[in-house]
Amino acid sequence: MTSPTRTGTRPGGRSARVRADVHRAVAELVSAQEDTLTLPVVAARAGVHPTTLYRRWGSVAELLADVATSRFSGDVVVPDTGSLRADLERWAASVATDVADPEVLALMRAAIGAGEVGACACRGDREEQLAAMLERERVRSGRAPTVERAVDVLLGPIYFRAVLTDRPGTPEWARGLVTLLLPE
Amino acid sequence: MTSPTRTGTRPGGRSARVRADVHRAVAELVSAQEDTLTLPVVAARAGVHPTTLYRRWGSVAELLADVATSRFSGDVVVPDTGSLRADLERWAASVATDVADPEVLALMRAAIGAGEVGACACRGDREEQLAAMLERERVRSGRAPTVERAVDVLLGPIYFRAVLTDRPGTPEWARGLVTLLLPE
DNA sequence: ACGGGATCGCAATGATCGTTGCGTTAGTGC
DNA sequence: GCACTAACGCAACGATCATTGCGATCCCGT
Repeated sequence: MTSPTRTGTRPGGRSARVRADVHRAVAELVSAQEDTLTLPVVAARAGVHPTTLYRRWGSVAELLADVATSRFSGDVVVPDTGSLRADLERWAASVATDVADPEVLALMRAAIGAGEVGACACRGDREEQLAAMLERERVRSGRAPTVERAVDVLLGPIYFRAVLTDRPGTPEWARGLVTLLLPE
Repeated sequence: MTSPTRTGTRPGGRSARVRADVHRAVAELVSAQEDTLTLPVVAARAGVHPTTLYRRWGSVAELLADVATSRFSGDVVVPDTGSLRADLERWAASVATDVADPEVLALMRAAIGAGEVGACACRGDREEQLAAMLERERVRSGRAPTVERAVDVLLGPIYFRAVLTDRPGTPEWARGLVTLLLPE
């Protein structure tokens, strides 16, 4: 009746544990290059009954989208050094390092293969993080690149190399991208 | 014993027709957002017996990689207007238009989900096309950006928006990327 | 034309998947 | 603590998948 409860949804306790186990199982199986990623397989790995997965997620695509969402919307601390360039360099290097991890990369590829929802989930909060840093600079100096430009120049190449290449970019390379956005 | 024949591989006639039918079936099913992409389903759509697919491709992942390879390594005419900027603008707009097509996009996402081989196949010959245009400019004026830079600035954002976003870039936007590579 | 061998169709089989009805467990608010 | 009910486990089922042996087809070089 009031607000928080509604019609008993139940996010804690065993449900949360099952959810965590399933997510971990997906991550493990996906990074192991298993070509047979099905709900029963995930269930067996997670020590959960397959029926649970069918009821909670319905399909592999939705499960992958959910896993990707909760993996990439982690609470990342946005750098705040006082200098936009330094912030962006640190942030870009951090993103490049993250997506270069084989396990993360495998999850991204799988989520992308699951459809548009899963694909978009791989960006996580990164555009908003970028927007936050740029907004701070705008308050500070009155001038800053648009978020759109920053996404194109930083996120574009980093994700491209990771996802569509067999050689993901290094953190140092990612730092160098900032020069394209902020001519010295 | 000479060279071209080796041990009777057989690329023409019915084999070629079956291959074409299967490729078309995959493209149709993938663009139809079918979440159940299995070899029997593809076989039924292509009017071919499932056994054939199991023997020739073995798995959905390998089939998708093959389809992506032959789809994205098409013979594209590289623009040659005499001006690097014009060449790149035309080429970037063309690439952006291609990857914005829902059918192409669906195939890319599926191929990416199939693993690294399929993911890399989605780039096709585009890096080499870029290299060709840049090399021409280098011969012409002695100076040109590196292929690496051009890939980062052009291919990166175009693919990023298409694959990891629900709003692929427009051709006009893609033309604008050239300014980042070639300051006016 | 013609023979060899690669490729395909067919059929049968075991394994796995996806779904559903029902009973049990265990969060959640009182 | 107690009742309510969401969430899970269990078992059975039909459907589909993946594999294999065998015979027919037809591409390809001679």
